[in-house]
This record gives sequence, structure tokens and C-alpha cells, in this order.
Amino acid sequence: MLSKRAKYAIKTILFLFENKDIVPVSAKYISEKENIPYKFLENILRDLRTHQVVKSTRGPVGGYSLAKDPNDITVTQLMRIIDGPVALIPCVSEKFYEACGECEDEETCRIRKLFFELRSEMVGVLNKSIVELSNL
Amino acid sequence: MLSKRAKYAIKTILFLFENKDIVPVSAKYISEKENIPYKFLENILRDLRTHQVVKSTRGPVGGYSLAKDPNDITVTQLMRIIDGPVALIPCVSEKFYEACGECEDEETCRIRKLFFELRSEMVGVLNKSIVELSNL
DNA sequence: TCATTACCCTACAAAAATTATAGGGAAATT
DNA sequence: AATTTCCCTATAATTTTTGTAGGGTAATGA
Repeated sequence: MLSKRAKYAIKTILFLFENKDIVPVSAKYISEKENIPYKFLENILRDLRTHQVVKSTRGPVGGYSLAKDPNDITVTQLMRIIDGPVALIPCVSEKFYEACGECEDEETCRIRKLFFELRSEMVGVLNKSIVELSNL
Repeated sequence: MLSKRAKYAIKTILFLFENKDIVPVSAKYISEKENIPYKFLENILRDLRTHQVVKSTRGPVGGYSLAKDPNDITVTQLMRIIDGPVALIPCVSEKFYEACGECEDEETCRIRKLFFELRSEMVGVLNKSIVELSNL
């Protein structure tokens, strides 16, 4: 399952992209327009800022805007920042690998092989930029 | 993430298939061989029996065996029995559809479109039978 | 028949992850 | 200086996951 956090993050980035004429946009505004709990959103935005997907400015006319070319922001990136691995089991994760400690030999584990293939296919679909997502 | 329950279920079915010469196999035996907590496994087996993936016989020489042709048991089936939807968001689930209640219009929701495509690809990979899984 | 083995069933509990909420501090603008 | 908005830590409520406990029921074999 995609977490609400991740879904909110994707919606937020899409929102910033599609409202680039009025950026920076305050968290409060995004929160109201996208129906995301304000404090929860702030927390998500902090993660996105830490990972330099978003940049912020303070003060009365402050808010958030994209920190880079929307063509360079992908859905996989956002999912990894917010939820961690895209893979369904950690032993086939590209960015968050962990041994499962169950199988004798990773190289011959059939479940691993299947979910390795699955992860590849998933990344193939999810490696879309925000621009591409916007045009779907 | 794939739950442990689902992973245990897949391992159990694979085990029953690959040990068809000694079936029925007791839950205790599977539990020991596959390192699955006994009572937890019983619970999983109950679900699998309810869904007629597995059949059981009681008494001292009893145990579990596959209830149908292993070519007709797929990984998606097992995941759906144990974890529910394969889809990462409920509004694109084939078998467990639920409205998200967030977007104005499902037909035009871009996130939905993306995760619909994702689910299709996932099912494409996961619709492998136990026989195919065994041969990976 | 009777002890043993193994499935069957309900309820509950511990742990982890998810989804927030609370309360205030710091910077920028007017 | 007052207002707005980002910034940060801590904690609480809820749900899901992962198991445990305890006993009942059917079949076998001595």
C-alpha cells in the first residue's frame, strides 16, 4: 500500500507544479486546497525540503516552491523519500537493501527472483516525472 | 510491503508442492522446516483451506496438501487471500475496489491512472503459478 | 477403548507502523 | 512591532501486523 504520507507528497508536488504562477505557496493554502491536515503536511514538506525537492521562503509572502526542474522529479523519488523502498521485500531493494535472514541462499531464492522482477517492472512504471504525471 | 503472513503462505505452498511425495505434511513439520511460528502458521493455513488452496486431514498421519493443480495456484491468488489487494491504492484494485474519497473525478485523476498502470504490470509479473515459481 | 497425534477455532496481546496533534521558536515582511 | 509563515521536537491516537494462549474435535493405532 501507498501510505497517505506518500500520496499527499505526490499531490503536493503536482500542486506546486501546476500552480507555478502563484508560488511560493503557503503550507496552509496547500493544506486547504488538497485536504491534507496542516501539521501533517508541514512534516511531509520538511522531508521534501531536506531532500531538496522543494524549497521554502519565510515570512508573510513566503511558502514553498519546487527546488528543481519538474522533469527531474520522479514519483519513485518521492516514494523513496517518504516511504522508503519501492520493492515489496527488502532483499530486492535498490536503495534500501536488507537481508531477509530467512533463505539459505539469496542467489537461488525463488521468491526473491520473482520480487526482483516485480521491482524492476514497478520502477519502470513509477519512474515518471511530475511533468509526465501531469500529462496523464 | 509484502506481509510476513503472505510470504509464509507462499513459502508454505511452495513447500507442499515440492514435497508432494510426503504429503500430507503436518503444520508442525512445515513450521520447523520453514521457520514459521507454529500457531501463526496454523492461522494462515486456515485461510488457505477456507479458500480451497489447501486441504487437510486429521489424526496422527494427517496434515496438509494442495487442494488443486499447482498450475492453477498463482502468487496473486495467495497474496489476495492473505493480504487483500495487489494494487497500491484501493481505487484501482480489481478485487477489493474502494473509492478514495479524495479526488473529484476518478476518471481524470492522474495518480489513479499511474497506479492503475502499475497494478496491471504487477499482476503481469505476479500471475505466475507455483510450478512456474518453483522453476525460477 | 483409549491414548496420542494433529487439525480446528476463538480470543487476546505485544509490537510496529501509520496518521496525525500540540506547542512553541525563528525568520521575513509590512 | 505586529503579523505571517516556515521550522522543530515531542507525543498521542489509531490501525495493522505479528504473534500467543488455551482448549476443542476428529482420526489413528495399539
